[in-house]
Amino acid sequence: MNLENKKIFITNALPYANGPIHIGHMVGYIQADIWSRFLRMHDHDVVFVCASDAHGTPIMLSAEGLGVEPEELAAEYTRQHEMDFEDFHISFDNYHTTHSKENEDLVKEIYKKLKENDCVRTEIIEQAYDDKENMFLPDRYVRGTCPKCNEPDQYGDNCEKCGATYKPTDLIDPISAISGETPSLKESEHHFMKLTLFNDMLEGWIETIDIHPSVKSKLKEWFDVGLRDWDISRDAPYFGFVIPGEKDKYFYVWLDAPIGYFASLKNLSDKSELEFEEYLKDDSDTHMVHFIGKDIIYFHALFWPAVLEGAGLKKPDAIYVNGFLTVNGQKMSKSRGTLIKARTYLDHLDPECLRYYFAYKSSSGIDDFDLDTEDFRNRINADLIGKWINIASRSSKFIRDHFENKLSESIDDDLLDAFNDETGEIKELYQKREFGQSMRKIMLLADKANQYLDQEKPWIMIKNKDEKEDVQRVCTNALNMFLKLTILLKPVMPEVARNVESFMNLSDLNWSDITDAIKDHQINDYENLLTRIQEEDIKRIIKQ
RNA sequence: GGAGAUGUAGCUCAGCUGGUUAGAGCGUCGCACUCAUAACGCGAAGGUCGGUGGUUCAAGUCCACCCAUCUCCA
Repeated sequence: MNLENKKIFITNALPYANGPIHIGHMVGYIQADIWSRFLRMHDHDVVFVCASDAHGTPIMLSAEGLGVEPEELAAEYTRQHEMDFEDFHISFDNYHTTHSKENEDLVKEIYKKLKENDCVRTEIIEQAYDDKENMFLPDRYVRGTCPKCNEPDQYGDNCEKCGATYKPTDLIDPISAISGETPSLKESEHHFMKLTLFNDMLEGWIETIDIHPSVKSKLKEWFDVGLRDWDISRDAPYFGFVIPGEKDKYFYVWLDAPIGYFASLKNLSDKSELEFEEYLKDDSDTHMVHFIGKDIIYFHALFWPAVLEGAGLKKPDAIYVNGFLTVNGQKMSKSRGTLIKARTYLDHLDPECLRYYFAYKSSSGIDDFDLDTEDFRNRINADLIGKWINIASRSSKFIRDHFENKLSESIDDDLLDAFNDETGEIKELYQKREFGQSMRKIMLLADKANQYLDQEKPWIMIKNKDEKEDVQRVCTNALNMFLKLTILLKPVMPEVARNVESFMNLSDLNWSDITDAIKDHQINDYENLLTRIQEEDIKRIIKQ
């Protein structure tokens, strides 16, 4: 995959505006952000956007329950999410919402093209209906006993116990999760995207994009069964966009959600130099990348490219999928007390520590990974404070006390070049999103810097007047190594890196600065850059 | 039920297309140091690589089955 000279358009899955986000959500955002920052440090033209996913039945019902308008509810969560992302240093170029004029226009335009290209058909279907609430019930809102294994209290689409799939009406003693009444059946005309037309196109297209082999094999399951047409409409009452030419029918939230990527880009283009159309046209030379969780693979790798193809627009070039997060080996759940909200974490711990830990645990694959709180604490304290920060902390003192914060004129080029030689591989690993491997390599380099100081022993040299100059040189070497490590870690720890920049009296370090040695240079007093995590800090985020 | 993934030292994980005595970090235990946020350095202990069969001159690495955990099924 060659990204040279390409404009890169990066998106993250849109968080659903129906509740606060937790640290499991942050996995994908942090991965995408690290990658985006890494590319920007190489002067790539990157535009990284996200938005709030603001439509659908759950939001409508939550709002109803709270006695507010769905717009208000979604807007409130959108505001919260944006703050969470900002505080985790996610560097979105724009954050918008699917409940926007831009999105409505785009959805209608795309739908129009789909119709023109004969990609949409209608069909009368029979659906569970809640007579008390006067609404059709999504499968998830019908509960009853599984017709196959008799397990009670199952959802209307499939049984969690035996895995059987069925229609909500097949359930024994079905009830509406909203009113508790027995639902009836009612007919309604729905709009379907003719996915079946795209089966072959998609199967071939999958081979041309950057997507992990395990995701491909998952997709193959769907191809083997054959794609089914996709129901893209919902009956009123619904919170979403009305389908043109209809009055009580709306676009299904999953049709307008990915279009929200474009809406956010459009919104950004209206307030910047960015040329919106350039990113969308079929023959565009831009590079479009989606970061998503593995639960929404089929929306992004099947439905979405089919919609884009049908509308004559550019399809994604890469889909990067992340797994789920467990905490201390357990699935995050409110009842078990293992659900950690993003905000709860932020209230007690440094965001960049979590960014480092997630990076350390990340690969390009889709495997789940575990946040073991004890391991987290050890990892941060050992790697970041014990290894990396320690280099600055132990060498800057000599520079301050004996050389008035002035770095030496002479440095050991061979030593630093040997260090530089290792950075090429780290760059490759970053590019391939093998962040775990890059973090390991970086820490190996940090070990080397500490070993160097241990060999040179400036604390002994300083007692000998003849060797005073050597102390300045050794510590300057060490601080140069520290600086290189900081650049290598900057995509992961941008804020700490910024503080290092001001400590070392530098600014806007880019990847290319790695090869430049700093000498004969005035720095500032060292100040604490990062604090060790205490056992109590962990307890605080677990308890809440 | 169908499909997929994972299972390697106490913990978290590396181990590419099969090839000498299986690796790292943390933790533990020694030693050493005292510049550093009880940090850093050196060394040691610790694994029949989930199980059982099979293919092969050779398997953690391939195949089959089994067990456990997890995930997805519009």
